[in-house]
Amino acid sequence: MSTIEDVAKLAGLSRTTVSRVINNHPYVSEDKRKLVIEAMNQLGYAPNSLARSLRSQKTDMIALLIPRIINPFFSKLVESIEMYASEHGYQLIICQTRYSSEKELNYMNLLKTKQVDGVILASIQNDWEVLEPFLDYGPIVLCNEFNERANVPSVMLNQMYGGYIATKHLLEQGHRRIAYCCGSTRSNVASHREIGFRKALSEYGIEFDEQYAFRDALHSEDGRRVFHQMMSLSESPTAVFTGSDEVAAGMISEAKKHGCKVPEELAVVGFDNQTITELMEPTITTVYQPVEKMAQKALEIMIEKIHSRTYRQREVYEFPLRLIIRESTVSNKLTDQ
Amino acid sequence: MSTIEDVAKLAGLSRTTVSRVINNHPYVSEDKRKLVIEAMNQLGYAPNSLARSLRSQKTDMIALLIPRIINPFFSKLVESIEMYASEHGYQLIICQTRYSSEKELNYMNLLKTKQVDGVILASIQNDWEVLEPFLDYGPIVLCNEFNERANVPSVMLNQMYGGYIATKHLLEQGHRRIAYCCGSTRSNVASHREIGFRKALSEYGIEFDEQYAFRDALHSEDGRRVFHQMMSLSESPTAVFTGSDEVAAGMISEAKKHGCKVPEELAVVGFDNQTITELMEPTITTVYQPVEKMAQKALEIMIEKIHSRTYRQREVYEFPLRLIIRESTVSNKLTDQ
DNA sequence: TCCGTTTATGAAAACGATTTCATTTTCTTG
DNA sequence: CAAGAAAATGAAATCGTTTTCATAAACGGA
Repeated sequence: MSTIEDVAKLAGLSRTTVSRVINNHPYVSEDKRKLVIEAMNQLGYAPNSLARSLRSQKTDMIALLIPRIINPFFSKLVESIEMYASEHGYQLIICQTRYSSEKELNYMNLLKTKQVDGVILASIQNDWEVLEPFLDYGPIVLCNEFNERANVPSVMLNQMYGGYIATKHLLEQGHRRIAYCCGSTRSNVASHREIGFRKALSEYGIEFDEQYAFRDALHSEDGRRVFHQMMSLSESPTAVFTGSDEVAAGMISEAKKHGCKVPEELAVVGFDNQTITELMEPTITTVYQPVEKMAQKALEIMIEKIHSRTYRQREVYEFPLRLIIRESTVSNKLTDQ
Repeated sequence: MSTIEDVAKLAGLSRTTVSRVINNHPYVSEDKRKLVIEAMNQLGYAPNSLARSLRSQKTDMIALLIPRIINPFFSKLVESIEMYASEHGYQLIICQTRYSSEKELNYMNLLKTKQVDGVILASIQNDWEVLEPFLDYGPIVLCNEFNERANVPSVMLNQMYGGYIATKHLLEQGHRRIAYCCGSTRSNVASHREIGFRKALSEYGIEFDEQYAFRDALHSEDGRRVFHQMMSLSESPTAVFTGSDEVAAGMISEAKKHGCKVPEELAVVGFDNQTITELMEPTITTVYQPVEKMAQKALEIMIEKIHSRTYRQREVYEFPLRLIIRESTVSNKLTDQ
């Protein structure tokens, strides 16, 4: 492998001049520039980015922590962030915590060991007090997550509003016994949705009924299970708000299998606007999340922080969600969009 | 930020000794070791991995090139590779080529600039002659892709067999007019499936009919479109082999919308065994791909190549696919699995 | 006690770039 | 044409490690 020294020798110049050519610095004459470029081509030279990074104290790498990439919401997020990162000359390191706090901590060390310029947290497993000290080593940006005590930028979606509009829609359709079916309580995402859910109910003078609450539903099989749990209640709900399209789809599939008509006997709202919402029959009413916008903003903030070098600033950027009404909540099959 | 020098000073020792402690080298006395560890803790010291990498000529990073991560097949692949990589102390850099040969080339430079120890190609956009020279800088492993002229290890699934068993299944159900509906012709994956498809047909003495071939179907909307194209033929097919569950789902959804019964009037086979195959009605017959196994093997080979430093060895590892029969090809609703 | 190992430690070179500083050459301008 | 500014170039320091080599101390066996 050839080094800058080899290029310099071949061109009959110094390392400094070669470096100037590489970095487009001024004050290098046209003829020497040509000499250098020719030498580089001849040797197939490419600058060693480790050496560059070591000297310039930046890696142009960003770590992105997510629970699991197989979740379509997160793959969409990764796709978007990677795109914008690449556009701005950054590489993305994928870190799957799989909901483990130790793995999270392990990945946070990428910041401490200077392997990345910053960390985007799209999942938080540790208490903030544990994560805070890492700010000594570089910026942290929260994306799609939120923490009361975190003194860093957060880019997020208004999940409360999402829970609110979805529930309000069900209420407007005349439903009064509405079940709540979301994922892991640990995440702030779910808890914010629940607040919105409760807010809508209370506006209609309805009390939140704990027997209608299911807080451990993540996948389609969970949807199937919860369907049966709901139906075995003395007064089963007539509508259900779910935290994911997959759960909604599982629930609808199971309902149909057991002769329960959707939406007539059970109205279902999903979350995410995944492909499956338009493939199921009935098509699924859902909440659209502007993931690209959030991703873009998160990266923009991250780059700004990397340059400004002030990491301990609390800022909150929130994007609104949008309800997409389809067949799973409205009997009139004409309604779509 | 503290350096090894700071630790050495605080402990009253030399950099060398501190380095020995960090790397668990022999020949350092117990009391000095303790001194060093205490100094490291006191300073919150973490070794700078750029400096380490520069010196030791390895980064413990691997680049993974894929077209788009949002495709469930690839997110599954990324999830698996990331897991095994992490277990072996490697970080994964995600590179989305978006089917662009320039982007691919750009990402290949990660190898040339020493930012990664190796590249796993799960997508090939350039001719092999263009990629070959990068072998001067590190190992390349093909994963789920294949190239006749590539003198590197390939870990792949037996796509030909996949196309074969799926088509044979349709033939066994009595179908004779079978459509072929796959994605981009550029990829070897699709072309191998076509070979298997043709082989099954010829075993039944049937000629491949070009009017039944659709080679640009990737997403559910494509499935919908192809459904109409098929139905507008004078003799429309009674069964169709598709290259993805999403396409199959789109096709089934559209068929149902237009009163075409699946599987009675149109039998459909998908590919991938995604979640959606069990959520649709009818559930979708599909081909299961052992992605985890392939991922694990690819990483194992990559690590071996990184250490052995012999990159130009052609080796092929192939994993078998498995047909999962569900309702979309068999009228008897009892059949599942 | 002597000598060859084994154990323990540090000084300095190396990894491959960028940046600072010094020096030389060329250009302006009065 | 003299002198100050601008342009062009290179030597050497620097980034933070690991590794090589040298040296010293402790050990073990005859």
